[in-house]
Amino acid sequence: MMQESGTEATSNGPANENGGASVEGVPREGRPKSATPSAEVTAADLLHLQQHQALQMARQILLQQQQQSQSQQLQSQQNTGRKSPKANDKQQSLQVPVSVAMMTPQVITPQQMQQILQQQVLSPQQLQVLLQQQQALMLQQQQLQEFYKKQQEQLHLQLLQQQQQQQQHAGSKQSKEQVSAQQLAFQQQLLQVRQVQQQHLLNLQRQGLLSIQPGQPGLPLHSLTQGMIPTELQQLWKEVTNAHVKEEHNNSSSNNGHRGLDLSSPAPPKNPLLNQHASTNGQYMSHKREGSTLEEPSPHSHPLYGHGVCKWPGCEAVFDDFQSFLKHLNNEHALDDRSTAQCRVQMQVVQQLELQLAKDKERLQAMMTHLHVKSTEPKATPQPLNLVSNVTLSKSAPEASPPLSLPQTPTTPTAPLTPLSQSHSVITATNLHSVGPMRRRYSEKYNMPISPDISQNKEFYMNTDVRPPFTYASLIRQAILESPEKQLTLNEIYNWFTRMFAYFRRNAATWKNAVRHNLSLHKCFVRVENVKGAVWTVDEIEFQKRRPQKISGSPALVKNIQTSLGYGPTLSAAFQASMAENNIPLYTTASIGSPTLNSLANAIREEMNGAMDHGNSNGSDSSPGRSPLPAMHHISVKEEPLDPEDHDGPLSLVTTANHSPDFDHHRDYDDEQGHDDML
DNA sequence: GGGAACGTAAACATTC
DNA sequence: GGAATGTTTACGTTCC
Repeated sequence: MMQESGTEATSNGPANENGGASVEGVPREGRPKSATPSAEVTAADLLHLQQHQALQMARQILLQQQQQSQSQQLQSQQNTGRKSPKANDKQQSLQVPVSVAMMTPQVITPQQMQQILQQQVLSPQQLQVLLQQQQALMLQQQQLQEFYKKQQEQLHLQLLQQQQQQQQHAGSKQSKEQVSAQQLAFQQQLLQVRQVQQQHLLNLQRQGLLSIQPGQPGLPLHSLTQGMIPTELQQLWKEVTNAHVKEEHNNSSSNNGHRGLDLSSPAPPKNPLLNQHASTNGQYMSHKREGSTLEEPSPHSHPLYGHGVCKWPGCEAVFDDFQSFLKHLNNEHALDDRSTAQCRVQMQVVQQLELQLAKDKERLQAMMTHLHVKSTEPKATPQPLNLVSNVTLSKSAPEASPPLSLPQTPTTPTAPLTPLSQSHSVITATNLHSVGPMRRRYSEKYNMPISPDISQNKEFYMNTDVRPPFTYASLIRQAILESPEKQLTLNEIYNWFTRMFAYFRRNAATWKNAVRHNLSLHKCFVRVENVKGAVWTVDEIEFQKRRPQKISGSPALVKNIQTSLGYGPTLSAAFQASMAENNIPLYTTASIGSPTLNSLANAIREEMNGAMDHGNSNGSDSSPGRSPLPAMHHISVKEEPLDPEDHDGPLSLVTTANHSPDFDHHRDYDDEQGHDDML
C-alpha cells in the first residue's frame, strides 16, 4: 500500500535502527576538523619557535661580536685617545638596526597567531613527523651555532691581533672591516639557515603536514611558509650593510667588498623572486614556470590569459586584447610582496592538489587491486581463457560463495569479495550504485548460500549503497537463520535488512513491500504465532524445493562446465575485451588465497563427495533434472588437468567450486539438508 | 518463444 | 482511524 511511504518516517524499528546506522556511517568519514585550535600545536607555532630560537641565537652572537668589537674599540680609544665620541655613537647605532632587523620578522600579533592556530591544525601523526623534522633542523642549528662560536673565537683572535696593531699605530678602520666581514659571513650563514628552513618547510608542505589556506596571503604565508622571504632578508641585510656603509662613508672609508653580494644590493624586482624560487624550491620553477610569466609571452597565448580574462588568482580582469593584458600583468602583477605571496599560495594549491591526486591515485589503485582490476592502464597481457570460462560459469552459476575462498575479510567498505557474477565481480562506477531492480539474482539459484558473502562483505554492504545481489527470499531466509531462534518478526526482518545493507536504508516502501510479498508468496516462509506475536521461520525443505531448475540439470551449465575453456556465449565481447584489456584475474588462486590448487581441489572433492553421500541418503528433494552428479563428474574431469602452475586450470576449478552447491550449509544449518539440491 | 523466478506496485484484509 | 502486517493479483524483466 501507499502507506509504506508514510510509515517510513515513523517506522518504529527500521527507522530507528536505520537511523542509528546511518548516523554512525556519516561521522565515520568525518574528519577531525572540529578540534579546537588551541588544543593542538601547529606547524606555524613550531616554525616560529624554531625561527625565534635561531634568530635569538644569531642575534646574541652578533651582539657579542659587536660588543666585543665595541669594547675593544673603546679600549683602543681609551688607549689611543684618537676616537671621537661621535664615532662611538655611530658604533652603537650600528647594533640597533641589526637587532631590530633581526627581531622584526618575529613579530606576530595575537590575531595573526590565532589565525595561524585556526588554520594550521595538525593531527598527532603529522605533529610527530613535524617534531622529528624539527629536531633534525635543530641539530643543524646547533652545528651552525658551533660554527658561529668558532667564528667568534676567530674574530676574537683577530681583534686581539688588531688591538696589537692599534697599539702600534693602526686605526680603527680595519677593525670595522673585520667586523663587517664577520657579519657578512654570519649573514651568509643566516641565509643558509633560511634556505634550510624554507626547504624544510616546503618538504613539510609537500608531505601535507603544513597546509596554507589559499586566500590568506597575509602574515601566515608571509612569515610561516617562507620563513623569511628574500625581501625580509634583503631588508635585514640592507640594514646591516647600510649601517656599515654609512659608518664607513662617514668615516670616509671606501670598502665595497661585502657589497658584492647580490642580496645586499637593491636588486631589480625580478631577481629576488627568481632567486627565491631557485633557492627555496627548485621544482617550483619547472612546475610553475613563473619566469615565463615575467617574460614576454607568445603573442597568442599566455598561461595567465584566457578568454580575455586574466587568470591570475583572484584577478579575473577582462581585457579586449592581449597587449592590454600584458600591460595589466606587468603593472598589477609585478613582483612585489603581494604577488609573491599569491605565487606562494598558488604553489600551495598546486602542491595540495598534487598531493590529493597522488592520494586518490593510490586509493584508486588499491581499490582496483582489491577488485582484481588493473586500473585504467592498458595491459597488453591477454586474458587467460580460464577467466573467460570463469565468467561464463559465473554467469551461468552466478551466486557463488566459495567455501574455501577468500580468507581475507574486508575491513573497509570497498567491494564485495565473494564472486557473484560478471556484473558484481567487477565493480564499476555504474554497477556500484545499481539502484534498479535486482537484475541479477543469485542466491536463489543453485541454492547458493549468501551467508559467506554477507559475512565477508559485511562492511561493504553495510556502508555502501549497493544493492546486494541476492533475492529477497534469500535475504529473508538469511535474516531468519541468523537469528538465535531462527525466527523473526517482520519488523526484525526489516531491521536486519536495514542493519546489514545500506541499500535498504532507503526506498523502504518498495523493499518492505517486497519482503512482505515474499514472505507470503513463498511457502518456505512459515508464519508462526508466537507469544510475542507472529514470527517468521524458514522451511528449509520448501526453500530448497523452490527451484526445480538450473545448475546440475541445466544443459547450458553442464555445457559451460564441459567447455569451460571456451568462450562462453553469454560473455559479451565488450566484457571480454575489457577483462582481457585490464587483465582481470577475477577468481584466480591469487584471489582465493592460501589454499593451493591441489588442496583446494581435494577440499572441493571432499565437499562434493560428502554432499553426494549426504544427498544419496536423502533423495526426497531431488528431481531428476537437478542432479548435480554430472557436474560433479565434470568437476573431477576438469580437475584432472589442473596444474598448480597452470593459470588456466584453477579458475575453472574455482569457478566450479564457486557455484557448487551450498557448502555453507554445513556450517549454517548443521548440514540438515543443505545438499539436497545437489542430488 | 515459453516457462519459471523474481521484482515491483498495488489493492485489500486483518491485526494492533 | 491509522499504522503495521499479511495476502493476493498483476505486470514487467531476466534467464534458461
